[in-house]
Amino acid sequence: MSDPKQFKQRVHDLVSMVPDGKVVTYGQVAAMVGAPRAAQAVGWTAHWGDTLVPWQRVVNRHGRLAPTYPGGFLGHAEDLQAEGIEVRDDWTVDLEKYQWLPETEVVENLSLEPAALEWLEANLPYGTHY
DNA sequence: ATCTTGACTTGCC
DNA sequence: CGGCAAGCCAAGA
Repeated sequence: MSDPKQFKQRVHDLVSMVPDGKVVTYGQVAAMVGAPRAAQAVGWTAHWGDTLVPWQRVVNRHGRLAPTYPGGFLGHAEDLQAEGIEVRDDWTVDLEKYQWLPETEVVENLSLEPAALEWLEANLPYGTHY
């Protein structure tokens, strides 16, 4: 999965399949598109990417919102709250509660490389095993 | 093709 | 989870 041309497309598709009321982390998105270390690139893509994608469901490792989201933290918080997601005063959300843990078949359908699968198993330790 | 940027992450306190 | 230094990746200049 090292086709840079499809990177944006993959990120776009993946973020678009995140369910309402759920969030994912940049690292998770990166791993699910086959590039476990490209979290920052995902952020870049999010900022300059397609606005039709529900980027509000993407937060960083600590559940913190995006500083330069259109409308700032407030704008981001409003979009999340509109889906029923609770945002704390420090602009973070409860990952344990809202993070999207994709079903096994969804992950298998992505045809990920071993390294990416490894990352998922190590970082989504909520029981699921791919 | 090199240099800089940035909605980030991983170690190590 | 909190903070800091390094590391990584794609895009823009």
